[in-house]
Amino acid sequence: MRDKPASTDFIRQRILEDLKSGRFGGRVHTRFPPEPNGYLHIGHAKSICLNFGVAEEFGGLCNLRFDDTDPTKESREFVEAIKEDIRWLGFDWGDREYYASDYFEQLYEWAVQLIKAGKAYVDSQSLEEIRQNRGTITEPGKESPYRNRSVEENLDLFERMRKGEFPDGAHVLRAKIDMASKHLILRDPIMYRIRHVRHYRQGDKWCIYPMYDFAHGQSDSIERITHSLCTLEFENNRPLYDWYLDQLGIYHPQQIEFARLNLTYTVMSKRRLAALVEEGLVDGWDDPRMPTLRGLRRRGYTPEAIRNFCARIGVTKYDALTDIALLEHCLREDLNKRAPRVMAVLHPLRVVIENYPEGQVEELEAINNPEDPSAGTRKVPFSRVLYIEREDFMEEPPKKFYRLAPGREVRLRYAYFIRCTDVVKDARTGEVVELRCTYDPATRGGDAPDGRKVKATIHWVSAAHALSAEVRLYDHLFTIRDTGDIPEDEDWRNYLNPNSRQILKNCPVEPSLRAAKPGAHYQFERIGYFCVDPDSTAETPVFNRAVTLRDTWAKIQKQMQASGGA
RNA sequence: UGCCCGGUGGUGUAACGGUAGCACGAGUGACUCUGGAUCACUUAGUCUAGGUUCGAAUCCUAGCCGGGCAACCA
Repeated sequence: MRDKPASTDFIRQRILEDLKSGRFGGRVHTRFPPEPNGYLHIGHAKSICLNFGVAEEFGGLCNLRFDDTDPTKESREFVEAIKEDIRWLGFDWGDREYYASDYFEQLYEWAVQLIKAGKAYVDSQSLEEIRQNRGTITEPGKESPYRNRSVEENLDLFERMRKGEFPDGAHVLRAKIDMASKHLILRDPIMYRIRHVRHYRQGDKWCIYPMYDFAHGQSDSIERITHSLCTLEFENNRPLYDWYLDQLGIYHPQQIEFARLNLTYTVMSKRRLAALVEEGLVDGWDDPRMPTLRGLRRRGYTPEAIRNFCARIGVTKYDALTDIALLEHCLREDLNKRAPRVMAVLHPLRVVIENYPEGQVEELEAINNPEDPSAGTRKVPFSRVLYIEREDFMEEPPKKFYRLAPGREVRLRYAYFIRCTDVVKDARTGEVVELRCTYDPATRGGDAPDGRKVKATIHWVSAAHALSAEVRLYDHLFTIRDTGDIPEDEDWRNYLNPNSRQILKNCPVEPSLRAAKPGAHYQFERIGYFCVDPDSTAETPVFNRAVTLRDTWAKIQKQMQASGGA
């Protein structure tokens, strides 16, 4: 057992009760049932962790089943991508990989059974008529004029639908329930529609396809699922699933609904995610700004961080909006323990150590990960000309800034104390282009024998030895905290964050990064956690910023601004 | 307007008729060769009104607020 949930949620409590009462003979069998029409996102991860987690905790099993009942949208590519993402997250469905489309024949027989029982009929109204006659939220619907066709006629029509004798939309098979029901879902729901479309797995075998509602519950029944866990929006449909199962007289799983995941500053709907990709608003499904599993993976998220996040958010029926800061916290927590530290400069400022011998190079020892002694050490080259972070120097420092400033001494991490002696500016623009400094040879390694202290330690990269990298900085995809608050009549695209990605070129990074492999995680000291992007080449590594380090200085700056200070 | 579901600090979540707790965030301090990490402390909550009860976040009723449902999508 791993990723133990923080506490026992209402679903696990109910499973515990069923176990106690022996309701399912002591079995626990769940399933994760995606439709292969898109890529998985962090919201799916919640469901995956729940379904696989519950099975594992109770010594049960979890199936992977593709609910592929709409051939117009589904494809094999999505199936493969989904499997890859689930495996990456760390879950295994063994040989229990199922497809609703493999149940089509059984589903057809069940439909025939309902027709014979007078519980289903072929309706020949147009799409528009069906819609009209469904009634409204307050008024009952009208019964179809075809509702009382004989069993024989229905059987004949349905068989001919299957044979392909009718064009799309000519007929549908409907359950005969109650056109006046207060549950709209029970107003003679459609069971089958005609679609002369090739199915990615079944080929041209079928031209009628069952609706999700007529397939889902029975699929769970076939697989003898005990607890069908799904999201809240299917709560309305449960009476219908129950109706089918009961009319058919087959094994009846227990459906339990939970709230789907909503995250601040992003969107989770398949429709919007697809639009982002199709309209080129992002680079693709794996764009590091996307909440998709492949986007998060490329961004630098680890399966462990995501699973831990899913364990922490819990499972409830409350339609919550989870702060993305919690996700970020989970990543930092994971990477802090594991990511090797390196020095990289995002906005370089040239520093010349005037009293350091020209041409001399020293290899200084640096700790790879202070949180993990077994990570060992490495050598970092030091020489006369270095780059430091522009932000680490201020010509007129405010009181709480204690990095480099004219006349001030700081420590170069793992190297020497240096003092800024002069500031070189561009004659025209006045921009600081170079710092002249002196170093104290006695402080080699970073400690002063005389016990002298410095207030700050800054990172650096030797100019002559630096590797030039591309660094991609990411921020929230949207500017609005709750994208669900965007009014219907307004274009949600207006809330995209124009600064969600910033690309930095020619960033000096330490030479050890030459060996960096795509997917590897690093902490750029004092900056954040980064992940090597697949776009990297032998000459130019590319790094994605997964998440920043906590930045106390940034907070102080914000406070000073807010209080009108310097 | 009908039906279904839900409301606990800023956010997420516990407490199952008996001391409202945990985490994230925010704030303060300690420590520090990462203004990182770590540690300590602080902040702040039961939607409202009735009722049942010795006792209610929990049970009941009403109201208020939020979400879902009228695809031949899932």
